[in-house]
Amino acid sequence: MKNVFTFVHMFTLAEENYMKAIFHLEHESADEVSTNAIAESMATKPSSVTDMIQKLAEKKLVVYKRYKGAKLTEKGKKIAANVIRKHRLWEVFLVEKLNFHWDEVHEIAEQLEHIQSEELITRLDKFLGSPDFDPHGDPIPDKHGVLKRTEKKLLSEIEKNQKGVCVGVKESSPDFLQYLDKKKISIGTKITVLGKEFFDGSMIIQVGNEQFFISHKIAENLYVQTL
Amino acid sequence: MKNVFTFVHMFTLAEENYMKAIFHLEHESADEVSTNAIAESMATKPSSVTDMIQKLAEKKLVVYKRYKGAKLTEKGKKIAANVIRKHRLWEVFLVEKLNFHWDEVHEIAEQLEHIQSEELITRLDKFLGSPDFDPHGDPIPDKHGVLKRTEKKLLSEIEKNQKGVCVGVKESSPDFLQYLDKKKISIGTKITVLGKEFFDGSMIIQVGNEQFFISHKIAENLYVQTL
DNA sequence: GTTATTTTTTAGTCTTGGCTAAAAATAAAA
DNA sequence: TTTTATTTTTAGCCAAGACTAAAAAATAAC
Repeated sequence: MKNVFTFVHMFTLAEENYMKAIFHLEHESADEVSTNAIAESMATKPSSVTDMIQKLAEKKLVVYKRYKGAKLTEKGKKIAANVIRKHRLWEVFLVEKLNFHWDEVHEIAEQLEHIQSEELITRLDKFLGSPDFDPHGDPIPDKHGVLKRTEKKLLSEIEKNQKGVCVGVKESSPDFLQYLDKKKISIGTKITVLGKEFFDGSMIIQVGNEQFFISHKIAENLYVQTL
Repeated sequence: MKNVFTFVHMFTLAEENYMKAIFHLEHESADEVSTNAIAESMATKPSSVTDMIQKLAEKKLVVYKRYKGAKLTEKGKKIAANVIRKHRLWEVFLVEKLNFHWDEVHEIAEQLEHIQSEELITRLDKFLGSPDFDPHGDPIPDKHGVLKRTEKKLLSEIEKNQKGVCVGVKESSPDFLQYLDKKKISIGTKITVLGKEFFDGSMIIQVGNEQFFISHKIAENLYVQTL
C-alpha cells in the first residue's frame, strides 16, 4: 500500500513503534537496549528486531553495532518523544472529554498516536489546556520532545506536612478508581499529608476542604508529584 | 507488518479505503462501478484495483464479475458507511472543538476514520451532540450505517419566504469562509430568504436578527437543508 | 582455556498491496 | 462484420515487515 500520510518527515507505523519501544527501554536501564529486550517488549521475534534496527540505523535514527544493541540518536529520541507526546495527549482527551476511565484508553491512544498532523497536536494540546501529565500520571513531553524530569512518588512515600499533586495511579481496578471518584481525587488534585501512622502506614490527608483517613493500601497505589 | 488493530471484525486500511471509494462512486452513478473509475478516484492503477476487488469479493464485501465492475454487498455497504460516519464525526470534532476551518480537515479525518473502537465513536458522537451533518454539509450515517436521505440544496435554489439551515459550502476558499464568518453564518445557522432578484440572482436574507443582501455568487456556494 | 549456553544475526519465506507489461475481453468504428 | 480502440485482467516483480531455521558471536560454566 502507498503511504497514506504524505508529510515532510515520514516514518511508518512500525518505525514509530520501534523508536517508542527503544525510548521506553532506554529510560528503564540507561544503556543501549538489547535486541531481545526490544523483541519481548513488542511481542515480536529478535530476528525481526535486527532487521528493523538495521534499517533505523541507516536512517540515522538509532546507533547500532552488531551484537551490541541499539541506542536512539538525538533525532530518533525526538521522534519517539513526539509519538509519546501524542499518545499521552490523546489519553487526556479520552479521559477528560470523552469520559473514558484511566484503564480503558491505552489501546485507543496506541492508534491515535500515529495520526500525522503537527497542527492537530498543537490544537489538541491547547484544547486540553496544555496538560503536563497523562491520566496515568506520566509526564507529557513538550513539543520539542523534552520530557520534564519528574519526581513521581507514591503517596505512601510522602512525609507528614508535605504536599503533592495527584499525577496517576499504580493500580487501576474499577473499585479503586471508584473510591477515588468518591473522594474527589483525580489528576491534578492537591493532597496534603496531615498525619501518618507508622504502625500500619495509614494517613490523614487533606483534599480540598475535606480531611479524611486513608489506608496504606490506598496510599501505595497513588502517584503524586511533590511540591 | 502485523495488524495493529486486533478486534473482532478487522479490515485493513486499504480494504476500508476501497470500500469507501466504491460506496461514494455507487452514490454517484447507481450501477456497479468500473475498475477504472475506482482506480482514478483512488489515484492508483486499474490492475491494483482488480487485485483488491477480487479479495473483497472472496470476503463477500463486494459482488464481482470479471469485466463487469464491483458493487458492495449489504455487509460491505455497512462497513463503508461506518468509515464515512467516523470520517464525518471527526471532521465535526476538528471544526467545532479544535477550531479548524472547513477546508483544512479532510486530510486529518482521512487518517482518523480508520481508528478502531466502537466505544470511541459512540462517545465522540455524544460529545459532539450527535450531529446530523459534517462541516461540509454532508449527512453523517447513523450507527447502523443508514444515511438519512437529505434534501441538500444550494441557497440559490431556495424560493422567497422559504427557510433553510446552513449545512455546508460548495466552494471553500479562505475568502468565502471569512465572508461567512463575518456574516455569522456557520453550520446550523437558520437562513430565511426575504427577497430574490431574478435579474442577477441576488437575495435579501435574514440571519438571526440581521437582514442583509447577498450576491448570487454567495448563494450558489452555500448548501442549505430546507425546513 | 575449552566447552556449553545464550544472544544475535543471517538467509530464505510469506503476505499485503503496490507496480509494469502483456494478454484477453468488451465496446466502438469503419 | 471485421477492425480498432478501450477496458480489464493476468502474470510477474518489488518493498515492507513479519516469520523460521540455521549460523555466528558473545557469555557463562567447567
